Amino acid sequence: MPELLDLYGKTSKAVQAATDAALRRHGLRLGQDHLLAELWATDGLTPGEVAALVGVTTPAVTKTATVLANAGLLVRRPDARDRRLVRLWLTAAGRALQGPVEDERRRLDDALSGALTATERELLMTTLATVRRVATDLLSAEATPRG
Amino acid sequence: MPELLDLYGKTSKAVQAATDAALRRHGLRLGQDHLLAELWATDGLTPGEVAALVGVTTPAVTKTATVLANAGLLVRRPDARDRRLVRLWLTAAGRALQGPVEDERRRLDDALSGALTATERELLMTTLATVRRVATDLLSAEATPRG
DNA sequence: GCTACGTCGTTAACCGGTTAACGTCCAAGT
DNA sequence: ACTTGGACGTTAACCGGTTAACGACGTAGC
Repeated sequence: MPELLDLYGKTSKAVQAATDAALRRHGLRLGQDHLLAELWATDGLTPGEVAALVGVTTPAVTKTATVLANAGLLVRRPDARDRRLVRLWLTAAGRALQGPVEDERRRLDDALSGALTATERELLMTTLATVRRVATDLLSAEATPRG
Repeated sequence: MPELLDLYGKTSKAVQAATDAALRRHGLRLGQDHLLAELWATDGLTPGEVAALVGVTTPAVTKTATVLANAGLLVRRPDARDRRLVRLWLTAAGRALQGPVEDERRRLDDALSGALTATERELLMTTLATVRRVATDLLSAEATPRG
């Protein structure tokens, strides 16, 4: 079991669990905040637009949107000009969550960042970016066997 | 959207996707290799033992074990002395995967590690360990409100 | 020796994500 | 005007993980 990969997986899990616990305090679950965050920035996006911005597939957004709609945080409305499109609009309840959830997320980020020195944090950011790039490149390289 | 948390999430996703793609070449999926790795080290473990070693819940192991059993990589056998227990035993096919899968995983680890300098890699390992510890502590602190 | 509790593994229901298949609708070609 | 192809959202099926409930089995207490 290689060290970096293993440690990375365990750390991911711990961070995810902590994030989920923080979001649960506001009735949200992991991932739902990403969808809401895009609507807080730009209300009335389509599922496809949200998916592209968040970096997930469109079905993932439609499923999460259904959950959030049932929770009364957003509503679906057809686009007036293009009837293929659906637009997601925040309700008052959905908009009201922005402050608390952003605070919560910042608190968690500060707690994690605070455990590191400034140089450690900076180096972590740059190395994470590098790791992400390499992993993405590896993936696309195998998807296109002869590149 | 805080920087570290967001970047961490995206990196996790990229690493996971690359790992899954690597495992698919051997007919495995994410997580299945963890179960097998424990059996490669110690054949005949119980689901509960595997769960504790891997760091997941027991139901996660029983489900994965069913998939791997259907794939012919392991068999379930009742424990002779304690009939509550089930022991997971590798088949020849399951044992044959050890070399290829470990190579694959090492290849991926090397590719990621290779993109970093030695000091970067070392610092990444220590900071990841710190982040993991802080996230875990945060989680247990909320689970036990008054500690 | 019987009971009562604790420890197992399994199952079911949920969550977030994926890919594949499908129906609807727009737009461009003829 | 009709047809064809592409873009879009939804649904279904799968995967790995979780928590909660359940049934089978050991074991310690009485």
